[in-house]
Amino acid sequence: MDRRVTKKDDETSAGERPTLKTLAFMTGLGVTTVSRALKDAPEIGAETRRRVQLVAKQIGYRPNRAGVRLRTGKTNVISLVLNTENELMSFVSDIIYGVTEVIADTPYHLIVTPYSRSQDPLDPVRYLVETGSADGVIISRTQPNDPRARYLLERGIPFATHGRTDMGLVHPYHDFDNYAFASEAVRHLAGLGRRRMALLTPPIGLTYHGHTVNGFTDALSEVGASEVPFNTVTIDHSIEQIRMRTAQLMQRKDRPDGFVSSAAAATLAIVAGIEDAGLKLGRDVDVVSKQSSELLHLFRRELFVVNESFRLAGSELARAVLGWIGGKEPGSLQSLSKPGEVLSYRG
Amino acid sequence: MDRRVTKKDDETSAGERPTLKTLAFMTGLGVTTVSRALKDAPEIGAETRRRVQLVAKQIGYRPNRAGVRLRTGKTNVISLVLNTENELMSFVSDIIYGVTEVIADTPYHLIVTPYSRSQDPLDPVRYLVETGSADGVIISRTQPNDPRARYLLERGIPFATHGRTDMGLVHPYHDFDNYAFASEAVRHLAGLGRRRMALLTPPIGLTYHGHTVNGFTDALSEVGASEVPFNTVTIDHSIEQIRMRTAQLMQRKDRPDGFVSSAAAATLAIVAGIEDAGLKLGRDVDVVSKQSSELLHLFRRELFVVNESFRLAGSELARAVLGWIGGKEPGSLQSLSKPGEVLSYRG
DNA sequence: TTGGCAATCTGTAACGTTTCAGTATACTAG
DNA sequence: CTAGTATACTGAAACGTTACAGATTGCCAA
Repeated sequence: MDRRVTKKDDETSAGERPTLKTLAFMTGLGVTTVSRALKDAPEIGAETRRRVQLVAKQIGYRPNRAGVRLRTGKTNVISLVLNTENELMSFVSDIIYGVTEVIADTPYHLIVTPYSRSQDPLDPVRYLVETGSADGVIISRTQPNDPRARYLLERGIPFATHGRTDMGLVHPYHDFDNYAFASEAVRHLAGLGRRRMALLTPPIGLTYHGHTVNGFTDALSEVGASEVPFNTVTIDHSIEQIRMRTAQLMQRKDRPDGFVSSAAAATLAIVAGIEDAGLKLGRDVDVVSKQSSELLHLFRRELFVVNESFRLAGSELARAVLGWIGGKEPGSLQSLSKPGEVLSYRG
Repeated sequence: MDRRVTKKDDETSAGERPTLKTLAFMTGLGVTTVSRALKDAPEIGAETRRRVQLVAKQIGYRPNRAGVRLRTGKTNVISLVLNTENELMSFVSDIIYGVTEVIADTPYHLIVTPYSRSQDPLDPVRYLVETGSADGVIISRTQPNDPRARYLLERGIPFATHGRTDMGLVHPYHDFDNYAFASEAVRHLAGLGRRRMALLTPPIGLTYHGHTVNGFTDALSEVGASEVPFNTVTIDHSIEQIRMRTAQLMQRKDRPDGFVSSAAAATLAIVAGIEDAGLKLGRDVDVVSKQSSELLHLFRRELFVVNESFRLAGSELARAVLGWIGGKEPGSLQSLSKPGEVLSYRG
């Protein structure tokens, strides 16, 4: 007689990780019953349900992710898709914290899926979908006509974008109101008597580039100030390039007397460029900048800042994706964060 | 006759994701043979092997992670364990990029496992191990006697630490030579004629706190300079606290004329504090700081900086963990990164 | 010819879960 | 007293993979 020892007949008791079989053995029930009892299925007796759940809690049962995933296709994974070259440093760290904060008491794990400049941004998303690696996706650097959003929408994969699209398609997003930021900034500069303003824009092609530019130009005409073109460079460019371009710009006689900057690191470069040109911040020129960590006021107290919280963005994006996965209407999972006041630290 | 349609008898051909069964059907081989052929098992004929691999490539076969994981326990996941409150911003972003760079052409995914100040740092690690969620773990904020390292070592889970331990146990690590940094910094300040130096240390309890302090004090006695105690605050403290303490310190008559700072953000605060006290950087006091992004020179060109690359750390840590998983000796997977020169931007 | 063995290939079971199609029991309606 | 039905539970199959224990074939030595 063949008497190989299989797992079937032996200890359901050892120091191994408990499974449904363990629970079934301990409660004297079938595996099926245990499974259903744990998820509050209706056809399980109230007492049985409680008993199973109690035992499960006692022995610290945790469903095996691979088992669930294999059987159901549910991965319990959210993927954050990031560009490894162009994301802002603070963005990455804060958005991750924001996301993890929200998924902390869910079964979800966060995986980071990177792509580099050379790659098609669609690549990582395609990979995720083709390999079924995530239940939901968060993408950044959103474009008005975003192939990734379109692709995910076509496949029915829940996702949320940091930034809006403009394709007539509805999907969850979180965005900062950069139109409001730019126009507030311009109004603030105008209030200081500045009349000739330059804008350091977000990367061309991203949706919020347009928002920012529109807010800027609309407010310019509202306050009757004029624009000094500064479009050879964006916040994606290197510190050194921005610095150099700023210095060049400030050496011209028709130089701006006000700057609006879309990112903190870029603002350091702008200020350096201004000073390279022998001019003084607060006297010859004023700068309003967005920042995500409250550090710029230490750099030069003459700077004006508007705060944007990427941690909030991360939380909102996670909430949105989870909401969609959970069956909510995509259209109800959109949020826009309004900028606070323009803050000053002088004096 | 029972003629339910099961998956067994039908299409292995549809638009679904290909599995081993698909490949088996296409090649006319058994599932087992296909499985072995794909992993270059020895008992598969050379031609068969090539044929299977060709077909697999053609139809874009990718092993189902859940299947592999369920069967073998291998998750193909590396987890980065992060403190959501105290990590440096640049650290998080750069280390993630460093890690992803290395695992990009492996089957590994990176998951971020967070924990907060209130929690026991062991919690997330315990979770990972108990749920078998990762093949390897990367931990930061390493302590001389690190319970996490001990725990992982006991369970035989491959890991690497950012920073060394001091428990007489051998495990992979990557570290920056903070002893060298601090002592070089002191020597540099001494070279500028500074005689009374203060050190803004890393968080107390972390291994590199000790390295930094030792490098600092050893070099002090080497150059015959003296220490001005500045230990009410560390780089973990808030910007405002560091600034306030620095200002207080600089108002005393026995104030330091040189600072060594272990982090860039903290350096901003130190400089602010110095200036709050009405003193001038480069004249009354000099500061040498570590930084991980090259931004400090824009802040004040009088600053002296030493660069530490967290991206490199991430890559090295990933390489170390993968190496251990791959069977290399833990002791051979340790690396120490030497600081470059103290850089100056004045002039 | 026969036995042995190397070279290739294959079926089955198992990992832990959920779903499908039941089964057993007790209760209700007629 | 029977048939129908609601309640509570259960075994088997399947998800995709790998490991184990064969099975088949051909070749060579004796």
